[in-house]
Amino acid sequence: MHETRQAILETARDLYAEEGSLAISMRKIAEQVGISATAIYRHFDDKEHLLLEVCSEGFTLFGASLMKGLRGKTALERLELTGLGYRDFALEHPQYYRVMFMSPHPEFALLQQNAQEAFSPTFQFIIDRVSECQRAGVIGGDAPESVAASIWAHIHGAVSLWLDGHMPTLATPEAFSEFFEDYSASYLRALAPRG
Amino acid sequence: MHETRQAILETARDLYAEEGSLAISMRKIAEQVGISATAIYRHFDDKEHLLLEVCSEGFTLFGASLMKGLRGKTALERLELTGLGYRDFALEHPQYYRVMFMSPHPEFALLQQNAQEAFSPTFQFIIDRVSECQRAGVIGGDAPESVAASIWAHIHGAVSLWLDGHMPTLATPEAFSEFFEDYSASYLRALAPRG
DNA sequence: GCCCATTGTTAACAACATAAACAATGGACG
DNA sequence: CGTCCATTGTTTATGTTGTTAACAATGGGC
Repeated sequence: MHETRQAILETARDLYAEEGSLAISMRKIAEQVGISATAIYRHFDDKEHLLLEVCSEGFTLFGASLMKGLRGKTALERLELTGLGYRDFALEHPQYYRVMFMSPHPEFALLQQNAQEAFSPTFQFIIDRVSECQRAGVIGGDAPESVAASIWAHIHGAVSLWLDGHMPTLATPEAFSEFFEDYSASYLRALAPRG
Repeated sequence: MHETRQAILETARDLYAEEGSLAISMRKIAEQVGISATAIYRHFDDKEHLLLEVCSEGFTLFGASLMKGLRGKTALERLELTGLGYRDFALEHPQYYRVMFMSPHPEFALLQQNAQEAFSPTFQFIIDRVSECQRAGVIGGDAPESVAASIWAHIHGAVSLWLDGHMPTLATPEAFSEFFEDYSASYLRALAPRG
């Protein structure tokens, strides 16, 4: 019953992953699924709502990647691992990362709004990691929301610049990963309580 | 002679500034200029090359904004002011900032490549500010390129997240600006030489 | 056995980038 | 002055896009 719906979603996801959002046209999806382009509209309101559902899977993967941080033994380790989980998600699913956090132009207003809402629980997760570190005394005492926002900006900045090819000296994922780890470590040191 | 060419560029820039890249269609530009859509192709290879020229103006403005940093009296002050210049450019010309550093998807391959090339001198400018601080002993001794990349990632992260509306608690430009200053100051402190 | 929602179809529309063929125009050079 | 030709427009056409409208099959509920 919902199997064509599922097929549409999977095809859209694959096309997205392979060639970016440009490749996603209703006609291409339909052709690959084996139905007419207009049939898609029996299952989704429009293209934006289709992409929206494609993204929701991305948020699931993203959440799971961050959760890997909980394997750490100390509060600081858990925060560090959460950051690495973030990086891993971006490197393993760059297309998802793009729609979720680098969606440009207001043409995707709905996607952007959805990204905000879907992110808020994961942002809370980061705040929790920060609070935990503060209680353990390994991070200074600014408002945890503020610290979490800085950390996020820090990570997102590195990841998105790299994904957009703005770090030509760090071409390979390995080179970038190493840079990312040094960079995060030094930032965490910076957040340590003063004195 | 080149006046229609200039008119096209200006109209494209205005449309871009007003409504984002979605609003830029060859037909709309042409209509506003008062020529037919295909006439634009007498002056520009295609849409991408047109946008490319629109962007080059953005890079000029960007460079000028960073240069304001040189007004600082100490090395550290110049680095700080350069960061604020970066922020100001992003806040004052969010559309330019988007095409230049948040251009997504490989559909704008040419733009992206151009952005890399156009940025390299300004990146050198940031490296110079860092080296200067290192010589003055106010920043630690890692490779200046590395430190500059971190700083850039740091700034770009905050700016791009805010522009994409991912910081709903800092809705107004003023609120964000304040956050940005605290955030940069604490990061600069973090880069201070250890011991 | 009829009714009607579901799911598909084809045809059509408006907007898009862009190519091709053709017209005016204005300066360079004989 | 007259011819040539590059420049800069035009209209027309092609193929793509998202999306709507009108219509057909099909299968379960009363």
